[in-house]
Amino acid sequence: MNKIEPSWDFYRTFLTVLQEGSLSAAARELGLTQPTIGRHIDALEDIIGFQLFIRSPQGLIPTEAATELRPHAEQLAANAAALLRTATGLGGGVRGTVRISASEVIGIEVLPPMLAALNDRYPDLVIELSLSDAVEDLMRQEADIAVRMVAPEQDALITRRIGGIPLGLHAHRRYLDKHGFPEKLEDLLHHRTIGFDRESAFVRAIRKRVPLIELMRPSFRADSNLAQLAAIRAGFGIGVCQVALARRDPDIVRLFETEFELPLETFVVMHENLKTTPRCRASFDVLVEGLLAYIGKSGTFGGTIE
Amino acid sequence: MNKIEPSWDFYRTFLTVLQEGSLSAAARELGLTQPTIGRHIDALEDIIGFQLFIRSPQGLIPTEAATELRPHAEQLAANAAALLRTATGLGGGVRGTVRISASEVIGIEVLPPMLAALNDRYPDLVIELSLSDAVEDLMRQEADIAVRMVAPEQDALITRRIGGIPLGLHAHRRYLDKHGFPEKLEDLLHHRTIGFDRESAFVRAIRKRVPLIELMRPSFRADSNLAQLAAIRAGFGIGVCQVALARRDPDIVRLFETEFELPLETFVVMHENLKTTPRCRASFDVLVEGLLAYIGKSGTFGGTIE
DNA sequence: TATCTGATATACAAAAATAGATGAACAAAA
DNA sequence: TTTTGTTCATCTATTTTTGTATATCAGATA
Repeated sequence: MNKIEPSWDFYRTFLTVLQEGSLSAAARELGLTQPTIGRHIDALEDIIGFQLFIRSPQGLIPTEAATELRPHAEQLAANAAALLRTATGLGGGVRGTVRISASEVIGIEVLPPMLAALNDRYPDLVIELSLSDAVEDLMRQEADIAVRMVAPEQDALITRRIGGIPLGLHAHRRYLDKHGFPEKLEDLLHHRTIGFDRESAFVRAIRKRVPLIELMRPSFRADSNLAQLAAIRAGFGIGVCQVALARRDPDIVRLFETEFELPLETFVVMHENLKTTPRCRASFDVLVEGLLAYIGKSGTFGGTIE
Repeated sequence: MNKIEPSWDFYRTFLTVLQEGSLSAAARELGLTQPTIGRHIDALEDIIGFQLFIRSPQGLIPTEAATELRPHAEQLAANAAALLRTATGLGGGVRGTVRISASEVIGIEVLPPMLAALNDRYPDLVIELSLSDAVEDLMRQEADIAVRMVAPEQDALITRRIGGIPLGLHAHRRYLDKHGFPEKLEDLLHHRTIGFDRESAFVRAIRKRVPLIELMRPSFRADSNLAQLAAIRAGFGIGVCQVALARRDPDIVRLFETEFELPLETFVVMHENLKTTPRCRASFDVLVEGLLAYIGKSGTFGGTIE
């Protein structure tokens, strides 16, 4: 009981310094001045009794102590942001800020029209989109709603299964004109293909389904599905992407339609506590509706681009 | 972007006002003055645009808005405390504060000698004991380690199964002398018994094992296992408690030893992130060791009281 | 080498937050 | 009814925090 609890604001400046790398940058970020930030860090170091940063003319280098405290500070920031989001939604009706997390491809290629419709229906709603695949987001309150490709296991989360988004092998017509049309799956070995950079759970799943992939040596590697999609569109080579997205461009050709189709399981997930929050509830419902239409035959948001 | 983010300290005073029920009490709690607390609340209300409390000469009554924000503020406080605990543990070796959550009976009757041994072994360790059955504690960082009677499901938690703590029917000799010794299980219906106040998962589990319980009309009802144990010790009647605890008092008699024995599954649980933290790791190990000894035949901490 | 741009540290003035004192309103007890 | 002990609100003096300006240092560039 000898040491007083630090101001919670110190945690915020501490985190900002970690993120920005210098007192000056953190000051700019927070709308304060460099001496103030410096004093905050000094005070925090005094209270916890450990040096948090090594000062240098190039900036501040975090010590081991700072690294250990960092996750806590991040958590704190996420919670403060979540509180503020809840505050914006007060007062009844669908209003305020809702933060949605989705993978890059979903967030950029699939969600926008749904989000536009969501905002049309609820003009007081502000939508934040966070492109990330981390499932932990929801537990850490870094997002209100997530579109995920794996079923979450925590039972504090309510999950709506959408179904499988079909993935297929595709190439741009320009590429095929130049390099020829693969007749058999084996021909892929002699084509320029687009694949993943690092091994991931998803990649292993594909491998199990299609052993041939194992043998392929992609000429273009990227972990970003979005980058892979862009490569297909640019006529770089043959790659895997969502059938519905490929169909939007008449010059993209689907290959081996019968031999290769992979369903990408999709879920909309929300923390149970937010179930009754209007802004989250409404967004959740619109996302489910929109995604169902997207994978279904008919669909308000489906298929071709206007 | 028009509204500035509130000072995180405002959240702390907000929560304290919620907890204490008045500006003055919150001021005393935080070591500030009542006008300051009032200004914090005013400022917070201005920023979020909603009234948080209805002021009255009896104190502050939280509005619906305040109630909605409360869980977030509590979460924030838990995280700030967790950060501070981590800070106390910095610097290598087993030191700092570890917060352990356990049920009342375990925390009061079983753990103390283990915690004493823990502190003997690591004198720089400060131990906080939180008596609670809420499993969520660990996810919310309200505790570092928990002793639980149900296996947690989240896979972010590392769980060590201890085994079943045997429960049995017991009564004090004083009671039996006065009211007679029940010969058959059915005789229990004509005895003063000690039971639960409300239905709970644990109660339902017992019911399933011993249907007779269904018929019993306890003369003493309490949800607190500790109160039930105290009632047994006081000779109030016949109740269920841990065999090992009953054995400590030679005047407490076990009834229907062969007919009634219920194992109470026990687990020591910790968040995965804390696995490598010395203060948590060491405490976890000592708890596991101690509880294993407690339920086992041999045991450093087991059986009788000195 | 001189200079420019980034960084942190320090001294002092300005601004803001806080404490302290007082008043009014209400409830409970004498 | 009066007294006592709460509460919150308001005003002012004081303390604390912050901002400004400046010095200093390290590295990149001409």
